[in-house]
Amino acid sequence: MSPASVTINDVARAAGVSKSLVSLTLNERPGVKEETRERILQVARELGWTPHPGARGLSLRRAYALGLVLRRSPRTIEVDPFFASFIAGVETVLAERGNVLVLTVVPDRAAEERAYERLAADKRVDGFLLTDLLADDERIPLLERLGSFAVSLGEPLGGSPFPAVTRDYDAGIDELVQHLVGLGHRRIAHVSGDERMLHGRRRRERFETAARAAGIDPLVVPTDFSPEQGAEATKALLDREDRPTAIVYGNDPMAIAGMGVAHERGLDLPADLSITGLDGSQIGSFVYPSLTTLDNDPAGFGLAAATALLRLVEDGEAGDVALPPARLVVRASTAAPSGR
Amino acid sequence: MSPASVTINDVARAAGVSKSLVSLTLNERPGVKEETRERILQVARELGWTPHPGARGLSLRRAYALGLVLRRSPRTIEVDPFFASFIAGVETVLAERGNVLVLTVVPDRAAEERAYERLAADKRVDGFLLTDLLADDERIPLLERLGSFAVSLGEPLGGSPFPAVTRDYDAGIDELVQHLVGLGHRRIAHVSGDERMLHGRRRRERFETAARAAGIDPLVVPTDFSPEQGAEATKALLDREDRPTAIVYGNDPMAIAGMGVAHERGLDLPADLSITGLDGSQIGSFVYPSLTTLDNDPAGFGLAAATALLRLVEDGEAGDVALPPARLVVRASTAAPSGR
DNA sequence: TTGAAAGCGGTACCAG
DNA sequence: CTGGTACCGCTTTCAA
Repeated sequence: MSPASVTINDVARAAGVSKSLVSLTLNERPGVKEETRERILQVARELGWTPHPGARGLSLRRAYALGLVLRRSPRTIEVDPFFASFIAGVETVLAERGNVLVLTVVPDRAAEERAYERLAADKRVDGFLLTDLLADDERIPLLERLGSFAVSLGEPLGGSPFPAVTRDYDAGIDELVQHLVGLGHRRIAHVSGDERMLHGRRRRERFETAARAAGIDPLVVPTDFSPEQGAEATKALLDREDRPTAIVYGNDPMAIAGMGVAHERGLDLPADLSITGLDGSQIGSFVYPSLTTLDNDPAGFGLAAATALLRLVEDGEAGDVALPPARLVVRASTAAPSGR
Repeated sequence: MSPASVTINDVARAAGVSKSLVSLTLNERPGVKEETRERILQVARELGWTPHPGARGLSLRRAYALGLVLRRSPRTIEVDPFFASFIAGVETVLAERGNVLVLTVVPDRAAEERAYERLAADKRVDGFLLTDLLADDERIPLLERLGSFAVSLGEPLGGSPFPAVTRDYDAGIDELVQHLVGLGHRRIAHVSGDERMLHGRRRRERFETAARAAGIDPLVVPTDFSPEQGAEATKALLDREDRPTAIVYGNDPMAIAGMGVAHERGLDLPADLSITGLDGSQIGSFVYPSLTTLDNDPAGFGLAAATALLRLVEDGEAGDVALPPARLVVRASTAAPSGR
């Protein structure tokens, strides 16, 4: 078994030509007589030959691989519904271009830095997909220094030489706040995510803006995006004199944890408390009451990011991509506040 | 920038030796004079040289990479809390051995097969991590045919030439059923997972055994592990005359969806209905009531599986590994049944 | 239009 | 111990 894998030489020999011609043919380069070309293709097919990306990469200085480094503390590691779909989206474009995804999950910043350095030094990947962008992300200068290519999800505040894939959440947040206000809410709180994370901060800012625009004084409790802190924040909010009648959570896992706290206190949801998430996870439609949130498109992000990165790597073309804006998804967790 | 990466030749030249010696030194092979060895090491350090795994692999016919192919239908793609931790566990062993993880997420069986074939044909990886094992998994013969190495999570029924990493859930399920029986439950249902999946079937069987041992007639509703079907199954169960007082769900996302249904019907949890999961996810402790379940150790699985696979690839040594058995985690979602 | 040969960055074998 | 050389599988001049 395991036929000692056929190489370009086998094909050349079987077709009675030099390997140069096989190479030229394979790469759809001109200068090969049509007849010869077809014979080579034919033989290659018969032999089931497919070029070895490793060997190819050695000549061309390419890895035919893209890198994704995920930093996840043990406490938030399993709560993120974004990545499976994101990676599936990445995969659709990589697969058809003979590329592959190298995934690394690290627990902390030190390990993260080492991961990027090693992957770059070993030329394991041709570029990086940058997710979970921080407001002033150190990975940008790091990757610049390493001479790597990259594409970021979101636009770093500090500026960046790399293309960004962006998606507007502002309009969605406006819609969300207006939805709550329209229902009659006046005391609306926001359990925000990690301030250092770009989307966490951005959403918090926009929430505040939208609230003020509606004549409401925004109440914000910062967290690290973990359900633990989401639950804590909820308790703190519900303990207040002027407890909010609606809470907007920075992500769905926190919203679910917040629901748990509310239920535990015997609140009737959504009458006593309206709750929303901000990133449209699947599980959100199965909790009770089902979660009002913004929609999200992880696969779209993956597809766009991988496409942009490959373009950058292969053609040197940078260029931002804007995804369709987030929209409000109204489900059952929001309603007019009961008299209280 | 991006110093045209230093190679073994640069090191050899700078150290005034041939590259053979550099190679021998690097690989800790004997036959290099201590003095020379140190000089080479010193120079390598100064130049920041690190061997190129690609080039190395070309000689040694190794990819220094392990493959993980995940099949996820769009409907269950984001609900699995297992993988982030699993991959983190894998990473801990790969990182320190200069290996890397190639991850592919595919939507269906055809794409899955293609993924394995391509990864193997292109020699992108040295072996595969097999998760989500089916009772009679076609990937086993496929990978045998491809002449690949692999390690499976769980033991395929059809037999397998590959090492398996196993974990006993039987005792935990017994414990769980006894826990419910001890609380006074007599009508206990199991919303089981995909019958074709090994752990789904195995758990269902053990549930039945344990129930019968307790003198209870087991009631089982099969699903595909998705929260949708978990919710459906719950509705069906709650509609019955002899509705169960406790439901054991095949995984935590379904349990959460089940809770949603129960809440929606105005049931008081856990008094009116006890609910349990079976795979100890983090989010389970933040729903209300917090979820009684079995513990799980995805990172332990990752570590063990990667270790076993590397042993197989590098030393040709196969050998099963047994992880510590699953234990019951009692939280707030189980209690004595109310009179009804 | 084609083939020979050098090179990508390593490893391994063989003389010396 | 050490250096020279062939080779891993593929791409790319350069002559013919």
